[in-house]
Amino acid sequence: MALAHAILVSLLDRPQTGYELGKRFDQTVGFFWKASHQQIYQELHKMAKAGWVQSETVAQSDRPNRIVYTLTRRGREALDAWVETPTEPPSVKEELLVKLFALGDVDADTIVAELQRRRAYHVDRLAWYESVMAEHYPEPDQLSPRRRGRYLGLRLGIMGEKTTLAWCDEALALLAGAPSKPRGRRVQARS
Amino acid sequence: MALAHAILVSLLDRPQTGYELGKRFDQTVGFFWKASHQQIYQELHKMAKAGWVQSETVAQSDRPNRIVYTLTRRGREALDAWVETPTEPPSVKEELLVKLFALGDVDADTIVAELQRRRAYHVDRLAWYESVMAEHYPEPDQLSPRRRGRYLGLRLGIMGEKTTLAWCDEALALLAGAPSKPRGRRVQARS
DNA sequence: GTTGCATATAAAACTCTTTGCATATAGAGT
DNA sequence: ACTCTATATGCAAAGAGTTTTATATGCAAC
Repeated sequence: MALAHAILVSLLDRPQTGYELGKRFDQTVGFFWKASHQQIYQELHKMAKAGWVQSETVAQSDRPNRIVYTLTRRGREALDAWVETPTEPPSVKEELLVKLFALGDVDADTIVAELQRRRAYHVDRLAWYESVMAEHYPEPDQLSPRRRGRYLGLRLGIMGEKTTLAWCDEALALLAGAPSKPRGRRVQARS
Repeated sequence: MALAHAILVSLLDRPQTGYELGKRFDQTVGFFWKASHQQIYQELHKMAKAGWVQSETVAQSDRPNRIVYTLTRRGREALDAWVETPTEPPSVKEELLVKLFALGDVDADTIVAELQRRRAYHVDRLAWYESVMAEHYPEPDQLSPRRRGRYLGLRLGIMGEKTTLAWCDEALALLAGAPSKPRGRRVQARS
């Protein structure tokens, strides 16, 4: 009930093939909703069956035919209806923090290494978001409504990455020099 | 392959019943890994079958028997092994941002209302995290390793909520006074 | 009386990930 | 030359994970 909607949103811009959607997802809506190609193909079939999109095959000789999907009126209505339904805050799944939670009982060095990897990841993301911002939103005043929404998405991305980065540094600082092997209270593990 | 590990982590502290795990999840590990009671019961069965936990039934007359789960050596090993495996960054699912992405084609008022609701939610979360912080971590220096991990989790929670809150304000400010009905370029919807 | 808490189970429905299959071209590496 | 890899394009099915919904019992509180 949600990947479908992300696809609808992407199709607002223009008709696209599953492949294009997949590519484009990685750079636009996909900032906020990850999906693999397979997932998208699957979902498109369902959406076609539901009448939300209409497909048109474009023959190609050199490679598999393209199947271009277009938003239908029904799809458009489904999108509007979805926008009206309340959005739940995303449910959290932060594996790294679960590991951190086990600190004291598990090896700290590993976790520190993870934190470093994670930090690097966020540095990348941040750089990526900032380059998009510089390229596409150099003057964030007077944006059209359409561009306003996307700008705000990017803003959250940038703000979030900066925060997470700051947190990584704090965490690494706090864990530096800490005893690396778990010590103290042992677990009572039964055989 | 991950809720199970969150449960293992919780069981490190002490043996617990499914019910207790569910309650406790909401306040501890559950900050970073949401799970319902049903999910936990289910998972406990699997974990018992895999030998990661051992169950012991405590008879009760007034209400259903309690089934207390204890971490086994095998479970402990599984936990250690999991800590060693690299953690992927969480995959993003931010429905609200997908909606924002559609701004310009869909009704803006609805989205503004959502943003306000979301803002209130984050105010709550922040207050909750800060009260836990004040109560349990008034002096964040010289924490034991165990408490260090949990402190850091809380820190991220607080920092994240503050950031999101700031973003909500920014977004609301930007969208205030904007035209509320979609206008401009219409979608080419086919019948 | 109804609601809430304590405690557990089960099945359906849905979503997501993984794996594997197909096919053709272009480019890089050895 | 030969092989490997990447890109472009799609399909299908199995498994893993999650959410939703329903069922069951007894007490306490409102």
